[in-house]
Amino acid sequence: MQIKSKFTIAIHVILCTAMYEKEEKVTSSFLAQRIGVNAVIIRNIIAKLKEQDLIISKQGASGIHVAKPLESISLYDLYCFMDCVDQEGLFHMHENPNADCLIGRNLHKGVLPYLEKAQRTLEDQLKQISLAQIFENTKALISQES
Amino acid sequence: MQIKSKFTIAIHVILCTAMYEKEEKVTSSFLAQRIGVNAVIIRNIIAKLKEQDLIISKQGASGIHVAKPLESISLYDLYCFMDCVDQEGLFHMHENPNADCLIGRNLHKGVLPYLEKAQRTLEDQLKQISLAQIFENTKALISQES
DNA sequence: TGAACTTGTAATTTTTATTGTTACAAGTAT
DNA sequence: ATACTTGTAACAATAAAAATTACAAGTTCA
Repeated sequence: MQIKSKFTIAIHVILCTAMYEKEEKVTSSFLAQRIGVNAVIIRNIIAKLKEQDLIISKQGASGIHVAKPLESISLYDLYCFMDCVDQEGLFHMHENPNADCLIGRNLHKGVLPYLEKAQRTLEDQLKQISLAQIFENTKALISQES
Repeated sequence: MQIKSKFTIAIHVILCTAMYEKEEKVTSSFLAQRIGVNAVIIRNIIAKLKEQDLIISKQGASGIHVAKPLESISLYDLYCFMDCVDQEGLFHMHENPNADCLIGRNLHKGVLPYLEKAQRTLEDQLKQISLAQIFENTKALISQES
């Protein structure tokens, strides 16, 4: 099991846009070509980022832009906007335990708080990390390239 | 995306066995009926738990038993034994970024440490929780049933 | 011994989620 | 008005999870 790649693609979309929007016209096919996925996937991701006002893009007019400072965008934001985790929670609880069984009818309630807490620690961690950090970190790697 | 239900089923298998092994013959169909999944699923889970010496069960002979104290089994153990997360990590990184792009060839290395850390906090949290705790907690809920 | 049960496991199917593709209407720019 | 773009819908392909069927092989006990 893995968290879907739309999440890391969204990071890539925003950082690649931030990197090149000054010099070039950033289009969905420009991004698709660099990120290595289909342009429609990019456009769908951009649609979700637009809903959250992270990206500016207009039908017909080429030129995608980042609409918010990278400091203000956390990995958790993208994780949410890309719907990385099911409504029911990160952990899938088998849904038909036998109600005639003592354990069956109480276990879910018994473990759920622990699982929710674990999920929360993951998410809190993602909240700590901004795209600005990732961007700086990545640019540092770029400048280290010999 | 959700972590597969084999994880919570494994919890259920062990606790249900712990609850009833003294009074009744616990078989895979007994467990299947209570947990609400197919008996073959249960047997596959038991096979993995056996590999780790958490469960005793013998071909032909009915009677499944827990082989280790519940205090010594953490949720993280089950999460590992059930192979909940891909070898590549919890977060799926899109795998074909364009190597001709500055961001493309550095972003993965740039984000990975952060994503790994987030995954680690989740797993550390699961390490804190033993089946004994879940068992006690669930039994408390049982005794609260009016 | 043999009938009735069990486990272990392979093979297959179903289901669901993710990813990729095709197609095209509709907007923009020059 | 031509050549580009975005936004979406519809569909196909892939992959992972869960369920099912089938059966060999072991155990138990009358």
